[in-house]
Amino acid sequence: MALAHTILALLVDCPASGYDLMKSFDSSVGFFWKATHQQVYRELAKMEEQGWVEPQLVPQEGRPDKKIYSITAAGREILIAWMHQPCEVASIKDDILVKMFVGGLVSPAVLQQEVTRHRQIHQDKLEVYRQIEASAFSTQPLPPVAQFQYMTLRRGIHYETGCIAWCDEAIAFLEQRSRQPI
Amino acid sequence: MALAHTILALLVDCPASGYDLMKSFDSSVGFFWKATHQQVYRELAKMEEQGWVEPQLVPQEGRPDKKIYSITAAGREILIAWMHQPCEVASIKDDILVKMFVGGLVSPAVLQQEVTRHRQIHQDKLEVYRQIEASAFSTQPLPPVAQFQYMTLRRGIHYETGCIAWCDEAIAFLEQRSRQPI
DNA sequence: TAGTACATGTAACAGGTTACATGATTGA
DNA sequence: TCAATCATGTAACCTGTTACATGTACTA
Repeated sequence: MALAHTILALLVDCPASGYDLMKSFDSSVGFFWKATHQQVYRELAKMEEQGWVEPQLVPQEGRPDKKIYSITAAGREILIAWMHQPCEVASIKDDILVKMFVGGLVSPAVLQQEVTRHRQIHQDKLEVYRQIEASAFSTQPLPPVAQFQYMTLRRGIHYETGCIAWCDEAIAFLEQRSRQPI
Repeated sequence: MALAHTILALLVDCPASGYDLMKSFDSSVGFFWKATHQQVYRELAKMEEQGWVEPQLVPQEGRPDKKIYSITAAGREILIAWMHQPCEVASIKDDILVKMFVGGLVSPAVLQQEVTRHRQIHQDKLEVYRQIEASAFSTQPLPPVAQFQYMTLRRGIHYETGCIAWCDEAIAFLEQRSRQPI
């Protein structure tokens, strides 16, 4: 159910089209929530039915018409009520740990290559986050809304840092195993 | 598709019933993969159709008959082929970050209470992992299979540690905000 | 005697992914 | 001229959750 609430959260600041929201899921909130454009359009249709959002048709020239959605008073209430309720604690769900669990089935080099690839991706993400930290969140004092958004970025930084630390441990372990074969 | 591969990974070491597997998802692999019993039974039926696993009916007295599944040669090949393929890099998906993103909508105390609750759960999990680390993985030298499983536990430890660090940051931020209201 | 563990399943629904479909504009 | 961006949608499918269904045995 949290996809609807994430969309409401994005609409609190400013109205947006399905296309705009979809882009948000690729950028701003993309590092803690993913959604495809199909999910967004389907969810918006449901939310409109329930009266949480209101569309406004904006005709355009040369490109398809836009449907700009705004949050309604009811939608705002739903979002605030949701914020007062306890939510699920996020847990790991990671394919590479399944591979590691039965890592003995393949040569250490195979897993090592895969872990190294993952490490690189985590490293790249971390660098992007650090750049956002240095550019978008460096003005002092930060406006209140930005402070909350900055806290979500901090989570991304903690997360990627932890992933990299684990990858390094795993790579060292696999290297050691390939040096002393069974 | 990785649920099937996780089940194959669990069956590599020893045959198991749907009920046994379900318990594994609550304990051993539970911290990096979740599945309900319905998912397990449905997946096993599909896997049997494809010839990845083989059931053996074990009649029991006083309780329902068991269906003990073993991995087949084909299933083993599927698992090993999967291990050679690159897989998705795990990313965060966390309700509490959606709440934090629009944290300004509610009083800081509301979010602070929720973050504190999450911190406690992460702390509890971390303690369990540390205990497992000290008991199940303390014998030196560790047998090869256990070494790989230990690496997955290490990921859990890194993850929970990072979560706690973020919660502490978030709590400090919210406390500061409630002291200096708008 | 009430709850938990054992053991398997069906059915319905919600959430997420992939493919297909359309069609103009802009930049390389 | 080819790909990408803008902009919305349908349909089918797979994955994950919740409720319902059955029935014994053991423990508190």
